[in-house]
Amino acid sequence: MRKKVTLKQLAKELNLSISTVSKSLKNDSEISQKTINRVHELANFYNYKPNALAVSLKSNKTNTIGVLLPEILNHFYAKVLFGIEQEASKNGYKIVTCITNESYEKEVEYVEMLNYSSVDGFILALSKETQMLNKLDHLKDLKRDNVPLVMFDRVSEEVDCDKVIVDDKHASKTAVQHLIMTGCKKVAVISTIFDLSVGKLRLEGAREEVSMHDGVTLIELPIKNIETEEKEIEVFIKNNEIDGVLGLDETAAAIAINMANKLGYKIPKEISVIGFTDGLLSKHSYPKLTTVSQHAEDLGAKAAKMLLDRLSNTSDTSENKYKTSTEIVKTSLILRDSTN
Amino acid sequence: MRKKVTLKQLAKELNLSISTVSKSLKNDSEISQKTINRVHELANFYNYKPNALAVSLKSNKTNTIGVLLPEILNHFYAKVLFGIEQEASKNGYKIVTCITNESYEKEVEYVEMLNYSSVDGFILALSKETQMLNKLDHLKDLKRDNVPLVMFDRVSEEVDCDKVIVDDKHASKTAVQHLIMTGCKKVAVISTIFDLSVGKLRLEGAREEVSMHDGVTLIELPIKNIETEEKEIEVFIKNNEIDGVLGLDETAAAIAINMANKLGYKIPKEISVIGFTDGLLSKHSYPKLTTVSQHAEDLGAKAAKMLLDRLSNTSDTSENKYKTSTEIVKTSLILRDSTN
DNA sequence: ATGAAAGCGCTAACAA
DNA sequence: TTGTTAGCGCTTTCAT
Repeated sequence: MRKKVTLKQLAKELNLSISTVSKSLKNDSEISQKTINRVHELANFYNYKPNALAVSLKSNKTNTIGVLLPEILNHFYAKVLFGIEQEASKNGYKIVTCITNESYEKEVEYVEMLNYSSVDGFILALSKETQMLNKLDHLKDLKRDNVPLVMFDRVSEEVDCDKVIVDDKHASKTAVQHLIMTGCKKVAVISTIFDLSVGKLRLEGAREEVSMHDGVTLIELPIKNIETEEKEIEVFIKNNEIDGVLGLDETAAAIAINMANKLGYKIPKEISVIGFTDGLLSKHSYPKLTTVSQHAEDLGAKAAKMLLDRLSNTSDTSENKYKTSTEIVKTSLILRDSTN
Repeated sequence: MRKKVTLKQLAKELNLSISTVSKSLKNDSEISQKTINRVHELANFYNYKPNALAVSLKSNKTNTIGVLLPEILNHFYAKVLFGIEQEASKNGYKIVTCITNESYEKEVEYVEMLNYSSVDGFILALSKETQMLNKLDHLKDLKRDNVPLVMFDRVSEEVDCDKVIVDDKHASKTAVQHLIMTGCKKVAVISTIFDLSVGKLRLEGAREEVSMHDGVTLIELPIKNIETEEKEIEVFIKNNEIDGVLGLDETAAAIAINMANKLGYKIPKEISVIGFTDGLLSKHSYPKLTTVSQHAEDLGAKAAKMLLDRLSNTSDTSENKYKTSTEIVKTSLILRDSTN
């Protein structure tokens, strides 16, 4: 077994002191060129790399950011992760990814675990449970410890930090408007996320838009049980003479399309469908789903940028150091074949 | 700003030495109960947590494993990640996730970056490019440095390490067999991954199975360009009178279903379809896709277990320390509505 | 131009 | 029972 080579060993082999070697590696001007060359040569030979742990301990910087996701099997979060990863790695940061699986307990556990010097900052979307319980001390502690935090998508007003959110309300307004403009009179809103902040906003937008148009009605179908989602949607479509569907999450929309197909409705002729999250399901449904793109990758990249920005300004003692901001990612409606 | 509290500060405040505090925190029997209590009390008060970096530097263990994925927007890898994460966190390990985006260069970069003491071991699936280039020195270096590596799914025989693979050949044999048993005579194999190890194996299995049945033919459609995949598949279905499709990846199967629908074929009556990877697309296609489940989460969990096993046996100097093993994850055919 | 020494926060062998 | 010391690998100030 080859032990990893350290400065100490290089120094010994070169008959130099550790500090000289260290400086040489950084091409410090106070070291002679000759020594610098010798050092580099041996370092290359051994493929020397500084021990990241030691550097971090010394510098109090890990170049790592902690990312907490409620879910990973959800395409939206996977895309956000991708965006974060791209931006972070571009700037020499690594990311440690934790999946809270919608659990409050896990969320707290992860935050505490990583907070003790494993990461320089956090990017996080609240777990479902955390959002319902509304217990946020673990995040407020971060603030107290002066550890930068960027929340995205599922955020809380009670936590003062940088945020990146999607303009959910406006997005669903636009979506519903499109349904109405293309002739829908009886629009259904279907989803499993009515009780999440984003779900509420989307519902609100839909209601608002409908209320602005005479002769258009809105029906809401909150799915209680994800196991029976499909059946619920099928029955719902059969029993209500709807001509438009807005699925607040991608799955709901995909299922709506399939059930409408199954029941023999023509899409978009008889029923139009719009979904949220422009993921694989939307691209590969039949017909292809018109969908609200939240530009998840951009969102992730933006969140990472905000965090990196904070991290590089830690020495900034001016007032704006503490002024947090909230960026809103614009959505866009991607027109495909499930609407007229 | 509250600085994070250290042993030193606790010691000072308690008028004890650092080591006494350290030992007290571990309830060391050589410390008086009284002192232990005092220490714990103050530690709790300050919510003291040991600095993970320092502990790691000292112990030469980071309790972190590096996971390198070729892609994250692919449901299979997302599920594997989930499995790894579950298993790792259950054992007090964190994971740092890197996405190579199918690039050889990124793969090398990540491995080198993490190898310098950021992680205790690696779990990795080769990037497409790495697999094509067949340059594996970065992984062989790991072996040389005695850093445990577990490869999964896209593996290489040239690297001697623990592996977890899917029984791809057998899986596609079974799938094709099912198509044949349910009446298919002309089976198409469609995919974008013909040149990956797993793609080759799957193709091999299909060929083998077909060759065992008289009167059954196989047609292969390797998609060259992912941009035109849909069109290629549509034209292909139109021009060949196939009655069965095996999609070697989930997307290909989903598209095949949609195009068959579009062309007016009845599924599964006229055309049967089977896909790989039991992901969202398979569950939410219409009709629902019969699919080969690779049990991605189990696979991830298994890979994590193998790695953790290695990590806990580092002191094991016996010969079997160096004996690597390959576990094969059994697949199963999930029967749904796209086959008879 | 080079080296000695202190220190990041922690652990553990050894001393008192 | 408690404390001293050395050391993990590195950086950096301050000698030399």
